[in-house]
Amino acid sequence: MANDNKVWNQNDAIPSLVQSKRQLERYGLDVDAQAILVATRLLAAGTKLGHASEVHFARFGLSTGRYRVLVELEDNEGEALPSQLAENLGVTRATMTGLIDTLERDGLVSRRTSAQDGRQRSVVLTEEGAKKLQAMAPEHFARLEAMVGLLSIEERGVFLDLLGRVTQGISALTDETIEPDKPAGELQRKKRSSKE
Amino acid sequence: MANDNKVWNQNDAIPSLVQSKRQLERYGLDVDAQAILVATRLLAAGTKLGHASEVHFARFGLSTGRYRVLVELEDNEGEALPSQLAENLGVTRATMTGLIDTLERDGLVSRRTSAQDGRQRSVVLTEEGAKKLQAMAPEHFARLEAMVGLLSIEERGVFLDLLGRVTQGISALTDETIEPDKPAGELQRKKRSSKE
DNA sequence: TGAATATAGTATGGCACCTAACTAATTTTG
DNA sequence: CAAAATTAGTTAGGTGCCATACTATATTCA
Repeated sequence: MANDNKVWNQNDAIPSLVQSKRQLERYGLDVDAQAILVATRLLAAGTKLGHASEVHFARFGLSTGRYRVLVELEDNEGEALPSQLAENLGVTRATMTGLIDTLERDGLVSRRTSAQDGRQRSVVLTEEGAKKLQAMAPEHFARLEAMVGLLSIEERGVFLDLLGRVTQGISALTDETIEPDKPAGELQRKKRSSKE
Repeated sequence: MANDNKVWNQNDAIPSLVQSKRQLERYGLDVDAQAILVATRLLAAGTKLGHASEVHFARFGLSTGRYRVLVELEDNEGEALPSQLAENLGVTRATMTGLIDTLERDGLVSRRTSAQDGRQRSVVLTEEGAKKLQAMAPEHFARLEAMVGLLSIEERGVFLDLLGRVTQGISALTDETIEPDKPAGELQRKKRSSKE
């Protein structure tokens, strides 16, 4: 009987290094266990983040996606095309239709047919929508700030750097083929200098 | 050809410091823009991670949740109760029912009624389920390793530390009330209150 | 013992997001 | 020009996960 204390009654299961090692041994894989641990923790954090984000925005009657639409509109003088919004937010146009539907139903945006191109129906931030953003801003940003409150200023900078590279690495999960990454133990990772 | 799909190429989805500053100015808030930047990038990364994870596991005919169920079963000598699984994975029992339904339909697990307690229906990892894990392991772990491949060994350690604290901070989004600022002390209670 | 309560699992309905197929309007081209 | 191709947005249907409420089986206790 495995007596490893797997009795973490935390809300979410935080994967341990022991677990990673055991898995790798079980399958006889020569992969760095710490790398797997980092990746696994990252996935867990991502799940938790997504959920927390929805809970957060639900407090204001919004969802993560709908909030982002409002902000994008505000950053665009209050008007934009659905396809623009979809592009900028990284969702499909179909998803954008749904987001706009709900926002319109709630009176936060309105649709307006274009005179130039009859296919276009641009989206306009209503006054109520702008007020909503204004009203939620203090709490919203205070919570965001609190989220990283356990990091010092310097640590935030470091984290930003590391997170940036990890975010790039996420594509390793979605790429068609596995990157010609070196089998465990090799240090020849190429730093692709991404200009920023 | 329609390369219109696959829109999650992190194009404009990465928020910039300028954006954060502009937002804070717009609302006249005295909040550290870098903190907001870190938080916002984190949220974006979380969204991307969640999606990438689903894409990854879909390659093996699984979802993130269903994969975790299989692993949890394997870590438990191939058998566990739905409520255990739900607890350990941090999902509701209702969600677990759905996960098991699909896994059972695909022949990766089977349900078995308990003799001791008629309410319990324990879940058993089938041989096919074990084979599935075995078969996907090489690619799965290779991709996970590649995901953090842009970090050096030392950087992974640092990232793990920072990520841990940030993960704790996520609760700032979901907490009932806003807490001013949590002290950086990491006095977490490690007591096991497993006994109810 | 029998009613009240607790527990295990499930059904139902909801939201966010996706892909694929569709409608309507515009542009291209033969 | 009209037919074909492209484009903008929408509809339809599917997945993953959740919350709430329900059924069936123990357990408690008066």
